[in-house]
Amino acid sequence: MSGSRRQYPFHLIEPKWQKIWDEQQTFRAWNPDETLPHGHPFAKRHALEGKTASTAELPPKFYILDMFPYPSGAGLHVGHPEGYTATDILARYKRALGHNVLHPMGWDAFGLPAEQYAIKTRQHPRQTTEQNIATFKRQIKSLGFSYDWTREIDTTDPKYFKWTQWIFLRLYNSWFNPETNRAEPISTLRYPPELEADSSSVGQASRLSQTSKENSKDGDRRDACPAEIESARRAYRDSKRLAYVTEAPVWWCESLGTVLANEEVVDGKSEVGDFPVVRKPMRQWMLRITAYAERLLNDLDTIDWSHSLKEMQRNWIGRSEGAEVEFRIPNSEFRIPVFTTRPDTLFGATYMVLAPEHKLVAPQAAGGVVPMSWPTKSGLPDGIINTGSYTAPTPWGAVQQYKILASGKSDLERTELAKEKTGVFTGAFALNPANGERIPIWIADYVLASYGTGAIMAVPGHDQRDFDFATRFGLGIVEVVSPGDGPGARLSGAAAGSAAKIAAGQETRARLKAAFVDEGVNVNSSNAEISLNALPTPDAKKKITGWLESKGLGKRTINYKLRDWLFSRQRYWGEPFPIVWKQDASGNWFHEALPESALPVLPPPLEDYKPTPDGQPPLARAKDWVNLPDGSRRETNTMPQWAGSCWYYLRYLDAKNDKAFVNKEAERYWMSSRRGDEADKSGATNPPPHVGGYGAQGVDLYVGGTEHAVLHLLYARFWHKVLFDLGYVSTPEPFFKLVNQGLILGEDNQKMSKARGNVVNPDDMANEYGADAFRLYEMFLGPLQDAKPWSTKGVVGVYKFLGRVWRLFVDEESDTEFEQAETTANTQIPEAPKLLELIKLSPAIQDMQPTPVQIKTLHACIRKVTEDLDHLRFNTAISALMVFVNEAMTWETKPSSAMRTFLQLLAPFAPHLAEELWDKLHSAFRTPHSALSYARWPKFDPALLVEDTLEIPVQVNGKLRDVIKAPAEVSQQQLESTALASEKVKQFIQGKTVKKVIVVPQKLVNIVVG
RNA sequence: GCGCGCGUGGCGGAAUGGCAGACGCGCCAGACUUAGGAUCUGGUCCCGCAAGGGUUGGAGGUUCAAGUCCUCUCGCGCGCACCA
Repeated sequence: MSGSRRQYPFHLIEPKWQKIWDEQQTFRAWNPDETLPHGHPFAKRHALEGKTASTAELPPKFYILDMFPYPSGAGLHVGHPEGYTATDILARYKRALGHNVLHPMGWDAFGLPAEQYAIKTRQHPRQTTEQNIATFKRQIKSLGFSYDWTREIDTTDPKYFKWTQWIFLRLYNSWFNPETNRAEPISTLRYPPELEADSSSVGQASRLSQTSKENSKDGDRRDACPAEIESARRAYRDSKRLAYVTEAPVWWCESLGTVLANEEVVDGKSEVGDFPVVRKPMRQWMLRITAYAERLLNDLDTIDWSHSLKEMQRNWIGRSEGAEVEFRIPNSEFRIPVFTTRPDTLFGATYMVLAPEHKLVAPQAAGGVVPMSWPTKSGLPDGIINTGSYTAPTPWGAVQQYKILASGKSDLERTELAKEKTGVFTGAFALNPANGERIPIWIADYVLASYGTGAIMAVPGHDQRDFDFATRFGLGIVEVVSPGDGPGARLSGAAAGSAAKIAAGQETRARLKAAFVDEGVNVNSSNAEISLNALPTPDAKKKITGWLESKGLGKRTINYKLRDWLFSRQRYWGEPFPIVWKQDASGNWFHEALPESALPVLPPPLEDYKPTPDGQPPLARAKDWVNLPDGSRRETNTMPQWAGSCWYYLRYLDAKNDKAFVNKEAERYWMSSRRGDEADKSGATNPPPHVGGYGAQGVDLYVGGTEHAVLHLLYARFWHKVLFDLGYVSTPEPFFKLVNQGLILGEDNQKMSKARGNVVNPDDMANEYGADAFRLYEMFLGPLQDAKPWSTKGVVGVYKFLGRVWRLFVDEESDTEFEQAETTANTQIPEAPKLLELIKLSPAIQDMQPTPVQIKTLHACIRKVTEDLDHLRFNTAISALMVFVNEAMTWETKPSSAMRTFLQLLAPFAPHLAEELWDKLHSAFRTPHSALSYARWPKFDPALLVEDTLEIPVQVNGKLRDVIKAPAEVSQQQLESTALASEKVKQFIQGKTVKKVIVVPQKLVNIVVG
């Protein structure tokens, strides 16, 4: 403790009340059909003592949720308590309004740091995880948050992840039916005719397909099926599941002998050790989130999230409308589909580009498009001057070189750093479906394998990337869209006929620095069947797409940036998959779900948490665990950290249920809306809050950082929709209202970091100024959503405010006695409550009628605090409390009723101090009192706030000249004449004509003179 | 490059289109004190002795009236980034 004197004995008050809240389970939330004990303040408040309340009998719910933390070894930083304080204030406010408030906390405890620590120390990650949770819990509890700790969850607890695995099985056993646009059990899946078969169909499946509908309902009859068909059916079924297996490229680091996550790879090197990494295809589990792209996008319109957050999700989903167009290869059956948003520019496609990883980028002999030898000069189409640098004697040689180059680049290098485009000619050609021209096929890493079809038609005249590429490699550029200042305005003499166009294109290249990418009017776009010329871009798109469709060469398509979710990790400290692998008769491995009775699947104990030298995940080291007696093998991947956080908000509803992931009734009570409920009919008469809760769906308010704007929040919405489709939850969206708290920066306005040395430790703050002051300051700093710098001096400001509150209530003499007693008595905590009893209530507080001025001051404060809380404006609510205290300090005698109400307003912000003073106030007057946490929120009376004399500003030509006093009920005419009569005003209107007088009733007078 | 958000005293920040700067920090002066990094009182946007004038990044516009609405511009922050 530094030299400064303590403003008030928070060091005794805070632990005292935390203990009481703990012992009484004050903040326990009650599920439908739970029996409410006698004496619990919630039961008392709602007259439910000893009763078993049904959903209908319980007061309306309010579910207010924090993003649960990853309990790192570093402990809490000041960013955590920002959101937690905001939600705690609202939780307390909503309780006072009469809601049944669910406000839980838990631990997102699977994850990499614990595992890395385990690798270093050979200590089980469970140990570090438990230590870290203990630290976090102690710190969070010391701040006096009103969590219902009976619902605490830990994602690494087998009792929890049993249900994470269970939900995975729901995903595994479902498919997305495009006809119904929702997930359905895999048993509803229809097989293609050739796979619809029954036991009599040996070898003749297709002939019997007509009768199969009656005979075969689903895959359950497989034992009757011939092995071959069954395995084909299985393959089909497996390809439709929401959880499926595929080969996907991952970062492999040879030197570390492990797979790395994207964020562990920096500039093509491993973040740890700076070793090279390569993309390597590995067998991976995926979740079919793309099936939900449209719903995830559309349903954003139904939830109350910030504009910017919705925008981030929209960008991530990346919907774009366009067409898929097929390009044929001459003398070959191959058709290469491309996705384009500008089908109207098809006539201007002068070459094609495939991603280096594209399937058809293989030698012709191996089923690809790359020919054995380079085309002869005479084999090249007209106008191609340059086919790029031949870096190898054969096309495949060149392509291979380039593929290796590209695979070694990190995403960063492939995008940001690669200013100059690279690529090689494959020696192959395709036919432009619009004009039948032979166009060269290139590969280049500016085309991404993961977007669209992994191939593009290049229109250098109207796409900047294609333009850059064409310019570099001397490829043809043709104008097919004119800016609209007349067709062909940009190109002189561009005419039909390829030679002329290409000649014109070369001219263009010389003259233009950039492609024309905007919409315009088509030119040079016609063939024998169709002409787009003179059509504006939108019409041209429609016309060409229709034509392509009629010719079977393409169709209208919607494409998404969103990819399926790579769901497996080669890690130890995560949920094992409830999956085993088996071999069929012909020795092929297939996967199968474990039965629900096998859950939870626990990770095996290990000595070494590293992957195996041959790249198997760490779980593969546990041979006894992997190999089951029947010859099947367990899946050795684990789930990513996101898995546990995808549904934790549902587990809180019924955290201890070992029969189901959540009880249906509890789910319905806490997640559904009950329209029009007003928690406390006799409570606030104020306008309906914007803070959810009224007709809201799902969690009423969810507060957390923007760092989870896409991943967690998208994944959780996805899981929730699957559970909704399958009938396990009752709302389509999990989080109705979501608020991102802004970052708290260091005192130097920089992001807090150990390296900068500007980290503020919440423990230090709480020790020096108390939890209440710390909480108050976190909120007083500025609007919740804004980024704002920390200032320890600022903490002192609110700390002093709490000291003033203290002195407002207590008798100074007794306070001094207490301090002396405290220093002489060897203060050990058991004596603390007794010591606190030495402090008496201030004699200035009396049982008396408040004066009109006092009432007005109080009601102004009630109104401001209430309205600000409804809009999450904590900083201004606190300033309203300060205004009241500054005012009340000047009162010689203080009416106890007003002081009591003030404590209720203070309670959500500084609950410990408020409880202590509430207690003192009531015992001094020997009034019976209920727990402050459940005391009814005060109402303000608007009638009391009406001023009887108004101060009306008077402006002349918009400039303030005087302020006049007028009775509240003054008429507009009176106001006008009083204003005109003002001496000050007269000076400014003298010698001028009054043109107009604006009178805003109760507000202002503006005199316009000329 | 694209998208989103934000620019107000020395600082954090207040202001349903209606008195710009609430509240707090800091600073200045005073009171009580052996003392103050405690407490209390007063002051504190800029220019000016004053009357008055100026002021919400900058320039225009709408309006009786603009920090607030519109257009352009500059600066800062965040997100996405070769997405065809």
